[in-house]
Amino acid sequence: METTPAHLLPARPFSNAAPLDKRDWIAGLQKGLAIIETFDYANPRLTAAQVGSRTGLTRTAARRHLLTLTYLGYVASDGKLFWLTPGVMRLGQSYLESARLPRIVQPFLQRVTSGTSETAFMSVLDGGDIVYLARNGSNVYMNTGYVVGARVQAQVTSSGMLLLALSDPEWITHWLATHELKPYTPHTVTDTTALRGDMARIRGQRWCISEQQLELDMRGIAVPLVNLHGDLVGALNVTMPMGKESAENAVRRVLPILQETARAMRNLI
Amino acid sequence: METTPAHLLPARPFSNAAPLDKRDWIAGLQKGLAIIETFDYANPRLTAAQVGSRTGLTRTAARRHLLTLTYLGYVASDGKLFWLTPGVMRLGQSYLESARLPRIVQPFLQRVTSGTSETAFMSVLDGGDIVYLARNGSNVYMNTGYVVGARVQAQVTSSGMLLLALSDPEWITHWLATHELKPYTPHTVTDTTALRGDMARIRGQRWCISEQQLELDMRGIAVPLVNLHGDLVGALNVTMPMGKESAENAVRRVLPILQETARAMRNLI
DNA sequence: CTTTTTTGTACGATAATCGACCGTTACTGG
DNA sequence: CCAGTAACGGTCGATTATCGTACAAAAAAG
Repeated sequence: METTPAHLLPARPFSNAAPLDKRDWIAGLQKGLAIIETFDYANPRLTAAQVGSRTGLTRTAARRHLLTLTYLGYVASDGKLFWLTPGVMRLGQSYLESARLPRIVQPFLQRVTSGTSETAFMSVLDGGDIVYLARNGSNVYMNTGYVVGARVQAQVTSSGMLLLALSDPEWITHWLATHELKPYTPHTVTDTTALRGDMARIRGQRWCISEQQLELDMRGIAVPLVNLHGDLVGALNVTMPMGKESAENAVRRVLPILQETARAMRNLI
Repeated sequence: METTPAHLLPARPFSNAAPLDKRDWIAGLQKGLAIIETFDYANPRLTAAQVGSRTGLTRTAARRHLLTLTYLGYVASDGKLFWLTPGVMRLGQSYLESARLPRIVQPFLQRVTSGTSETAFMSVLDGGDIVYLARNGSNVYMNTGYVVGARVQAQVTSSGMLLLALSDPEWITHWLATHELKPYTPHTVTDTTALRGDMARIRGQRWCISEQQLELDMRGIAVPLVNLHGDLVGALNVTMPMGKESAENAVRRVLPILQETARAMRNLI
């Protein structure tokens, strides 16, 4: 019997970890986390049966996990429908509190913001997504979804393309082979070969500009964050409306500031 | 045998849920979530044994749960130490995506921000803490920790005091009895009787001003968010440096805007 | 009101989880 | 430098926590 249906596993196509010994596998934990992640925009409130069918669990198993989550305060229920509570945000906060990077970058982002008058972000790659860990700047131009913790497919952001380009080539190949390149705008690059070419160039110059890949009329410019050992720990970027400014001009204006800030951070990260 | 040591349970003193039937209790899930929450600022990287002693598990049990979390991408490890990855932020994002409130308030926060020139927040109460679900405004004056998802003890914020004051009286009594009132500043109210008096007044006027309770020279003003059924769903507030402006002036300037915005939101929440 | 679907609960079967144990590795103090 | 100590990863039989089927009750549909 298959105890762990494949479709139940959170998508983590780049996990190079060896398949875990059954003895070291806590099934209930994996199922519960899958249940938390099964709630989304289209499915904010679900019955136990719906959760079961979405996660590959039986109705009774889903119900037991949901009741446990409810007792712990991560889920609420009217007895029939279940939904997530703000309590689940404690989990993400544990990361933000414990990780070094999100706590120390804020003053550097402020430096970028005041030097460029654009919104600045720090992000890392996680399973093919860009995760924003810190942000500084105005809310005016930006679609409001890009708060700390937000995720976007890597290839449609400047930081994401940069971090992909600087990743292990074998990994990139695997990633390209397994990911659907969704066209967010008419300008989104969805051709694998074109993407590979872009990456090669980006890897050479060690910075990245990305225009209208995720949103129309928006441009991002990113540089890598490297520590003193040379480890790539994340990316620093600004996002701006394209307006009438040329790409060349924007690069000339913000790239030096990004690079200088990244250099200043080197011995702190 | 005690299968679930009390100190392992996440602090959730207001859980009025009946103790769960053992048959509906998934131990592994509860333990894994406790492990995620055991990482914090002071303990960003832990060995399996340390995780065990902090959560009340044996070293081997903690290790099994950590290996499961590692395989799922929520935790990383060098073979000895374990630490959280940005992957845990997917859990909190599930809430932000699935919940209605955080998605619709942004334009209303912008209205508050442009009307008052102060930073605006929307927050809810969760287990005695205020959780910020949306934010709009400048990063200049604010301590940078108050991003979406951040938590603060309720009684030291304007939103928190307001939501406490409008809560069930019995619940308040229980909360006061079980919570340590930490003095964040020399002005923080730590006396239960004084706090009760404040709450009574706040309950009557249905708005709250809070000064220098969490940070020196900072002031917050909050109003409740109520839907058409009269249910209290959260709070709207602004935070500002006190500067030279009197409390009376600040209230006169921002309270009408907060109240009008809350009223405009009533039929959408 | 009857039929159909969905839900809560019970319980025996089973495999998931446990922790004592062992061999190994990393410190540490003399 | 090395012996002593502490902490580590991993194994395995025992145990019990978890599973899913079955059934009754409740809700929804007709």
